[in-house]
Amino acid sequence: MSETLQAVRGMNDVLPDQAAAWQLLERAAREIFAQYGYREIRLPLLERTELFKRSIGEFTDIVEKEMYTFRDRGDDSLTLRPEATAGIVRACMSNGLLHNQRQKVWLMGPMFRYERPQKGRYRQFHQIDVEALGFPGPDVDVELILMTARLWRVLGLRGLRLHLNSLGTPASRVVYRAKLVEYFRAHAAVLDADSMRRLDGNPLRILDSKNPALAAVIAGAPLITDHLDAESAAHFATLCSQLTGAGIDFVVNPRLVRGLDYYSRTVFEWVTTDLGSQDAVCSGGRYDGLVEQLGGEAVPAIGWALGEERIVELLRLQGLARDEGGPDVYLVLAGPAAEAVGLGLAERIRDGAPGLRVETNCGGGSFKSQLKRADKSGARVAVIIGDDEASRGVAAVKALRGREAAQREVSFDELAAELGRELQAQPA
RNA sequence: GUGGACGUAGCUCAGCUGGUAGAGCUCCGGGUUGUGGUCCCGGCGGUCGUGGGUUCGAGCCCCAUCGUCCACCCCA
Repeated sequence: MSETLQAVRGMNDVLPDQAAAWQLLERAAREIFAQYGYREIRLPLLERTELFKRSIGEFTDIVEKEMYTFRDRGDDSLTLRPEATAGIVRACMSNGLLHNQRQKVWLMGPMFRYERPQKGRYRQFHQIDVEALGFPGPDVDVELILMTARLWRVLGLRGLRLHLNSLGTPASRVVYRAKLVEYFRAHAAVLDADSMRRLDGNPLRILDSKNPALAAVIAGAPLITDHLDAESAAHFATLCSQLTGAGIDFVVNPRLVRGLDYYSRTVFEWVTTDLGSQDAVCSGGRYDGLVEQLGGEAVPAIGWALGEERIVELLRLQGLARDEGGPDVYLVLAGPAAEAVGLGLAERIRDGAPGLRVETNCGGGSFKSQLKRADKSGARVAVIIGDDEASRGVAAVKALRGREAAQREVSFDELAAELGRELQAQPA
């Protein structure tokens, strides 16, 4: 509990008991990405601060007050990445991956934002991120959403709802934004302080307010869906009909806006009611103008990111995070002669039956406590060796879970084959 | 950044109007010279988050600080 031994605030340890759920999620995601033909990209955690200012937007909360920014020894301003898209776009540009090419990539890893920690919100958190660059859509928009739906299906997650909206093009948004500001100014009397502040910076975000006192004003506000340019409207209509055709349920939520400036047209968000106030589990959108904005050619693109901590928590809440870390076989070594042969014998079992997980008792302990450990480990079979067995070159094989045959002696030479036959024939 | 609740053993928690810290689980040993999952007995384990203050005396009261949780905010 000493102060010096604590982890940094908002940065969590993932302990062995929790790691199974993370592996479950990451393994499922990797398999799905491979199924869709998306390839992994791995990037630095640090980028030049300028990149995030120019992509996320200089006057967003993320850039204004949430970034871990510092100067390195060469006096360059660097920032720990607060999200993945900017780095991916930068990497594709600086490596020429967008020159007459299209890219479908994914990335997973830690992101950093200096926020007040809360359930589902941490200063170091982990995202799984997917981006498709060079595709105008809406077909690829559908594909990306299908990918997320498949992930929930594979994991067995229930209760996620898809919200969908279109933000139109920057040009159409300017028109809408002006109307919105005009509307809210007319109702300035009822707005709260947060909303007044947003009125200049990011008026669309007022639509997102959770303040119940504003519900009525917001409900009466002009809808962005009524102010889309023709192309965006067509894009959105096709997206919706193809999703319906693919059997994906969604709700059109005209008040869904995103906190990052680079989004255009399609935006979506998977939400849950199980996590309290941090209810967005996965969200994404199209950013057709970003590459050009960063100095490249005009390249349409879309992507999404999910919060691993939030998904892992859902897996836990829904009882889907099973731990498969336990061994199949536990070696009990009673006495010095047994300890002398134990590790070598365990190696022979691993050689002869590579599919088995074999744990050797380390650190001694009484016979009774070794058997207790064998039981607690979840192993189905205990291989018991005392000094007597060690001198005769045999082991006692004891079933720990019922069903299997009673205890018997097996010679060291036959042990691997015997265990392999017995345990692989009837998986747990 | 704002508001609120809470920090006692590795874990979950009890602890009276302030009187000098307990239980269950876990772990170790024994009951059964070598047979677990049930049971019984014993043991290990705490500067009561940290630092100050009040008091004869503080786990309990006060202040500060760190952390966790909830809401706002933000967003994955």
